[in-house]
Amino acid sequence: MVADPLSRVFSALADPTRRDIVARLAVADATVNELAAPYDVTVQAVSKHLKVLEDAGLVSRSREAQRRPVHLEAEVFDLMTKWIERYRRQAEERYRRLDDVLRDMPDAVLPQEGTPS
Amino acid sequence: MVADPLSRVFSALADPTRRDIVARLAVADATVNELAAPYDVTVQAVSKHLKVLEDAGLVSRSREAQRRPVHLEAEVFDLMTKWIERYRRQAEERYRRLDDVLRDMPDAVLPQEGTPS
DNA sequence: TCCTCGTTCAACCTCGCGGTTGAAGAAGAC
DNA sequence: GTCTTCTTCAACCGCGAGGTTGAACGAGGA
Repeated sequence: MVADPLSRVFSALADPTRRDIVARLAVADATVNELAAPYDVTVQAVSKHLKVLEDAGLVSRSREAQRRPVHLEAEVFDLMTKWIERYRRQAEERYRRLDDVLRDMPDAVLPQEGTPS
Repeated sequence: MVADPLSRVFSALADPTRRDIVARLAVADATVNELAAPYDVTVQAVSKHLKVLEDAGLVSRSREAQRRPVHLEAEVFDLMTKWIERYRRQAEERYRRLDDVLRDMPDAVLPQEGTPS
């Protein structure tokens, strides 16, 4: 994947299995085998999912004997929340201004009660 | 797409062009032609992007003569932020508890200053 | 040393995504 | 009515994502 960081994070979390992995890693670190156990896919498939999460910066893998404990890196969430909040605020600001406009010219725009249509 | 709502929203925002469309719609509603103008892809491709955003619940399209003004629906953002905040809090809670553990047994775990390695 | 366990690499397959072109609908404008 | 504009539908293409199997690698344990 040669996409921008934001696309990588959104794309990584667009898969339900990967979101579930993130949810479980929020509770405790785990190895690939442990993570793969609940799903009916091969360990290799889960390893690929973890690579996607790692490329997105959502998890990190250390080394501990043969095991590679997977650890959740929650800081990257900020990237998304910042993006989301920015445009949500902007959209809400629009509504607020629209309300102002409607309040300033109620006769022209707002349907008046009792006005025959 | 027959995916769950959360996957649809994350997936919809995983594309930079679609994120840009959302950013522009946060400023003002726009028609398909207006939205397509800045990009060097066909109008049909942009129409497909809008369908993805619509299926995710991020935009709605009304009818106004031949035009179909596109409107941003910011409420769906909540789906994502709720999911993100939940696991971010959980992860931060883990760090907090880990700090407590380390504070309770500093000799066993924490590297002591001046301790020969 | 050899064996076993946990993990990843390599090759392959299928399917859906983002793009194209071309045609069809929908709703004014003439 | 016909024409024009805006938009979407249909068919197609290339490519990458998610899955598989099989083999290789890395690091203890016997």
